[in-house]
Amino acid sequence: MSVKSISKTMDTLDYFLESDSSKGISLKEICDHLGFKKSAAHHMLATICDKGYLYQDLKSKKYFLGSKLKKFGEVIDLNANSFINFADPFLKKINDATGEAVHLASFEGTKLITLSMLESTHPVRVDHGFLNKDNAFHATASGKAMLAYMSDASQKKILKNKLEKFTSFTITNAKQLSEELKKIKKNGFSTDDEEFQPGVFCVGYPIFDNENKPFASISCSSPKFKITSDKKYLDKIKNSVKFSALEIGKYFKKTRKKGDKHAA
Amino acid sequence: MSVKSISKTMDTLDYFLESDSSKGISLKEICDHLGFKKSAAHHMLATICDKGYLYQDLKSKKYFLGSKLKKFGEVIDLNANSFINFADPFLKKINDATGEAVHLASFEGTKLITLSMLESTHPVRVDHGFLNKDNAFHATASGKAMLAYMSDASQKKILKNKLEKFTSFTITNAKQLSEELKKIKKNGFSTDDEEFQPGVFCVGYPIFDNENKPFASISCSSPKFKITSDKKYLDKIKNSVKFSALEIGKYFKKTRKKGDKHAA
DNA sequence: CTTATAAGTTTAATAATATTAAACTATTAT
DNA sequence: ATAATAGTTTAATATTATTAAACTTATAAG
Repeated sequence: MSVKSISKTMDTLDYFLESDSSKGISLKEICDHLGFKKSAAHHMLATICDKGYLYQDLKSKKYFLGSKLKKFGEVIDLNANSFINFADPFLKKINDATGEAVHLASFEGTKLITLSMLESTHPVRVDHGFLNKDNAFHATASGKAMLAYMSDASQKKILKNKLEKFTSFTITNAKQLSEELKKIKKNGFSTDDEEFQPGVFCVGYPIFDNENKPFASISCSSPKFKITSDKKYLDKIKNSVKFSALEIGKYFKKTRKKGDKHAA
Repeated sequence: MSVKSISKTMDTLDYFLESDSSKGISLKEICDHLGFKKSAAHHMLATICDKGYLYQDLKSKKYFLGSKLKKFGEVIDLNANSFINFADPFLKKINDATGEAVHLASFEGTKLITLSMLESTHPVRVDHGFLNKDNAFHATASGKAMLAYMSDASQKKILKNKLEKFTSFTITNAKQLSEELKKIKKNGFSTDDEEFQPGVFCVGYPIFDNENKPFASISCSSPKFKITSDKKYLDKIKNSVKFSALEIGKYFKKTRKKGDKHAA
């Protein structure tokens, strides 16, 4: 079961994140964009404001993000940020070498999330921005790289929903996916051959924690035609991504004690 | 009206902020601390996780703060943080001169909020930590300093609730408060003579924005007995706080264009 | 290895709540 | 001064969240 008023509340907060909320957002705008009745939305917003997550300007009546939300960022940084900061120069290395988009991914529960990314520097760019979603593991190089090395129990939980078909190349068959994951463990890296976005080919490498469990991955995305037309290009990407993945993994093992929780 | 499930959701998120959530928090702990039934809490948490604000570790089943929450901090920083960063050295100046606790306050809607604070360096310390609450304006030096210079309309909105009595000295009479605010405008600063916490005396100065509206304030809190026993001590504090308040105000006028929203 | 205990999950009935439309107020524009 | 628009409040009721109980899973004890 899902609690509707909570769901609507978080859609509202998400809207403050997506749009420019620096000048405030009106009740009407929230209703228009999210399809709420103004009366219900007003009750909802009053509750959110009461808790300090938003506030309403006394004069303009517009809503703003409350400073309380800033505290979450501080706590999360405390928990996990050093890893992202360390990883960034290694992502940059791949980006410099290839010019292609580079993503640092991890997972939270069953969701594949993007922790950090660098955009392509080429005129013909491919990009999938920041991800925070269920049901993308099977269709992305980042996701498959982690999935392949996970325990069966974890794999099962992540894959319990129907495998969504993003493109005609997305693997939606459980057996076929299982074969693919075996192949990944053999090769040490994963690929995404237009399985998530048409025309986009990705290479992914897992990053292991101090218990040798995969907890993050790096991927590099390039236009498919480049891979097809120049066989050496793929090798270049693979080497670059592999190197960085290994380096980040080394750092991780050095800095974390066994059993440390590494929330992303 | 207030929406109960939203309220409970935010109490839950608050709990992740207050307690050490770096090792995760179990469903049971959440229920025990907040008085929820496990079944209802489970439905709630499932919804929150679905939206990416929390996530549940696949193995331990414990809940963690989702990285999505970090993004709010980034957006809020973008909007307003430069002001806090600029103000901090001026708070430090007061703290160095007096050794007493110093607070930078502002308001969000009708809530008095603490943006930044420095603790007392004396063995006998007074402190009220971070505030984020309605109904504290009339009882604090920070609150009264801003309240005194606000428009009547804004004053009225903030004071529409019954004036809460925090100590025997708290002003809870509207007429009396109105007189007090007049006095503050005459003197240019506010005081809190054990009106919020017994034994604590505070001095507050307002900070004005580019439209000469009060939007923040600084206060310095010291044990009452020090003020009583040494008349010069109060002057020292007043001078120090006044200086910093004026300096921060100057910076604000320089850096903001007319009409800029200065969300705290 | 078996049993017991505790924590988490799911279900479906129903008690409680959020939603709604409509009336009202306040603000802004004409 | 009037109209129009946005925001707020209310109270009836349809919808939804809550509940207890059954169930599953994981962990601890015997």
